[in-house]
Amino acid sequence: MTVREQPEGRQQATRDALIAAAMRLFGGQGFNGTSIRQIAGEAGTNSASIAYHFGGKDGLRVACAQTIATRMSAVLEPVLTNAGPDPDPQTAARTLEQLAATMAQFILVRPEAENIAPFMLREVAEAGAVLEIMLEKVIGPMHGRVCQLWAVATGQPAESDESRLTVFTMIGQILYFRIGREVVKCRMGWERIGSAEADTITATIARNVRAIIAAERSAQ
Amino acid sequence: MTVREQPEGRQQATRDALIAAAMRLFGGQGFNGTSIRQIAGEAGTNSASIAYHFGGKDGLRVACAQTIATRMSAVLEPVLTNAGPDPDPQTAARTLEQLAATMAQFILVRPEAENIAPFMLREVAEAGAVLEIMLEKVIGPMHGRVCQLWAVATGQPAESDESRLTVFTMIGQILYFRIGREVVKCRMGWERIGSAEADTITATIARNVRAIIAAERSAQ
DNA sequence: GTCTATAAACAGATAGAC
DNA sequence: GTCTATCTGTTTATAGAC
Repeated sequence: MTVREQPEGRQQATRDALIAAAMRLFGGQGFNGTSIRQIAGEAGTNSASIAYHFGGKDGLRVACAQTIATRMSAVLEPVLTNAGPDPDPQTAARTLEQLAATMAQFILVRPEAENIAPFMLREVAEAGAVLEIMLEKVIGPMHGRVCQLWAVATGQPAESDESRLTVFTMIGQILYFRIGREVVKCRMGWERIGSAEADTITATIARNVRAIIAAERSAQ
Repeated sequence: MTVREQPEGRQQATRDALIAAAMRLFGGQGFNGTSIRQIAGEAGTNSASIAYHFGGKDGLRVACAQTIATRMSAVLEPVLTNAGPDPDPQTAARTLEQLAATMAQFILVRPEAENIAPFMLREVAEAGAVLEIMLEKVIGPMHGRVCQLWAVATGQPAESDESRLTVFTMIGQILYFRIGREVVKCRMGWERIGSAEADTITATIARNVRAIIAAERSAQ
């Protein structure tokens, strides 16, 4: 004898289903390559509900970005806080390696990243509303804190252009294996990039990070 | 009293104009985000000419890929042949640095790369007909030869998984500055990535390449 | 809130004039 | 070869029933 089944639970469930379906489809086919009918169909609702819940297709895009921003922070934050507030050079170096490994494993094998990674990469490549959200909520704060770690690990001055750029090269090394996944699979003769392949990649990146830190340190 | 103005020159000129416009628009807005009317408009012709010359929108996409494949080979080939047929470790290492610098400069500052870079990145990210063209004509042969250089420079066995993966990390370091250009500009406080900024980036990448090679060498 | 039905604009492809 | 005009299907957004 319940008056209503799920007074506001249903509303939230529809919203969540739409965001999940949109993230999957935007990631796989791009924003312009995906119709709101397709999204609504996969979410088990009607196309008009997108306008109702998010104001339109663009609103749904922004909602996807905010969801992703929250999830990415949740993955990376713990690794950063692990390092403690004022780490010594060795701890900083080890944290950087861990961070690279966590990021690589997340992007390459975690099933939830299967569609959010391409969505992110598409959106970050072009300057739009989503980029601003990502810069403010995830990329900006993360990059800043990683740079601090980098400076401690190498003994460079904090906030130097050099350490900032080097941190970007570290990120680039990781992301390429997702962006160029098809190329990598082809050239490596891999059927897929699973856990074993991701471990091999992670080891290579960790070795590079160690080499770059060691070279910077000895240059001081 | 010429019978025809430019018997086959006009036809070729229309084709070229369509490819140039398509590359610019596909790069900027994506394939699905660009209409054939828009392409034809920018090329100074009509929308029907795309079906006539390329069989349809997809044919134009493939034609763009082939044009880009030729241009990229033209940029990278000279650097590779400079190294000679059987280089010593030092020459190989120097060639790798040059190659990275050439690639970075091309991607970051050459105006012709302004639109072909995003086009390439979009297409390489998804497995389609364009990826196959790129793999066969550019990426495959290039990556193979760079891996050989890498093996010589580090003293590793040629065609090892390790050297192949490390070469990918080198490429990733370069590409990120194009993919994440907006992020880089924001975090570095740069108005744009011009010649001076590209030089700073190139120097950072070259330093990393040297560090990784040195570490691999001493590990032997 | 959720849905159906529809409006208004736009897509790519093509027929036929010149 | 180049163009205009049009065909057919699809897009997003929205009005209105329930």
